[in-house]
Amino acid sequence: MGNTRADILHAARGILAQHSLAELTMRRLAAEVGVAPNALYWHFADKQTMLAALADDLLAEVPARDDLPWTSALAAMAQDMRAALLAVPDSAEVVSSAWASGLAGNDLASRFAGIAASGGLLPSAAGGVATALCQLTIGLSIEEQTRAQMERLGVIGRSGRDYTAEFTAALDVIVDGARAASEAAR
Amino acid sequence: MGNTRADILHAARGILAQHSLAELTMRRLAAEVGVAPNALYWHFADKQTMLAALADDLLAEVPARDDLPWTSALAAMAQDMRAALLAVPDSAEVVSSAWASGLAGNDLASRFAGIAASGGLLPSAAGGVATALCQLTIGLSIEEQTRAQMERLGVIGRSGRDYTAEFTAALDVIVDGARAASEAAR
DNA sequence: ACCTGAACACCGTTCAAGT
DNA sequence: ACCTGAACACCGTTCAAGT
Repeated sequence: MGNTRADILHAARGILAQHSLAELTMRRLAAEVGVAPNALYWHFADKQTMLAALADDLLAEVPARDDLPWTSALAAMAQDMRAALLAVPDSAEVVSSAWASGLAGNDLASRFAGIAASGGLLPSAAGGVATALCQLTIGLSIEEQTRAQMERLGVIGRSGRDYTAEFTAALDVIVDGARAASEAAR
Repeated sequence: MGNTRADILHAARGILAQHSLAELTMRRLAAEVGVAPNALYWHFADKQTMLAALADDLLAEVPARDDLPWTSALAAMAQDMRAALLAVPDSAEVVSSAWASGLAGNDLASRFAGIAASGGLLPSAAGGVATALCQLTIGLSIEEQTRAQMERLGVIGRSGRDYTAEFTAALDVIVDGARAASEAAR
């Protein structure tokens, strides 16, 4: 009784941390909070809306990088975003769905775009940088976390992929592209 | 009776085309094929495996671009991949899950990497280009198709986003980055 | 080789009602 | 404002059995 939205989101994060997205059902979440399943619908319109709020929550911690030169700031913020996702199992999948549904705000993309614009990029190019960085980060994190989940369940063996190396290589390409666009716009 | 794997995948594609991923249930798929739900489990181990086969199917049509200069070939193949995804509603989501599960082969990433390598990139940089292109293309397509699905259901209005422009801008950044990496390696 | 009948253990969500 | 009881209309999957 007397639960708040934040309590529910905290419990949801806990289920991801200790189990998986597959186990994050409304019924289980309700049990964790100590409430009947339908009680959740007083706080959230539906599951999708709850997941969107969780997605906003998960990415709220990505810090600003205003101290760094703009290309370094782009790279650092992408690394921070990835770290925030990897800290909570299956969170990348949650964020992807939330962004796709349009129910979560995408603060992060505009922050990337702002940094790129500060490097002298035209708005469309700055937007392109932001899009490429966001999609790379969530997409690769989804692959990594899904794989980790399957390994955790013992349904499959180690992948042999080095996700960090793959991420860094792709990140470098995008940052190089941003630098090239900056020089072209000058 | 006497259904083949291909018949089932064809029916699955039809459900995506005429309805959505949400309606692509094993029960509905079975009904479409004219069979009891559990009959599908003779052909596929589980739903995930079936979706992985569907994902391979959906991307099998992306043509080669060996005739073009390498940077143009990268861009053209990314555009072709996007076109293949956009041709079937919700297919990007299917491909994303399938790649994440590791049950689908990812031919496309190696083809991108091969083209990049032909431009003189080191293996790690070529892999980075492939990763960035694949994640951009599926990630943005997921957003576009999910949005389209919600509009189709009338649950939400037009987005005002120009996904093609966003895609092109991000694609340009990545290709510029690939070119820069090529010059650096020379 | 390919399918059915029947069942198990779940889902998200709604509605009326309670305090 | 916040929650419960009971129900509805579904899911994916398994098992034994049929032809």
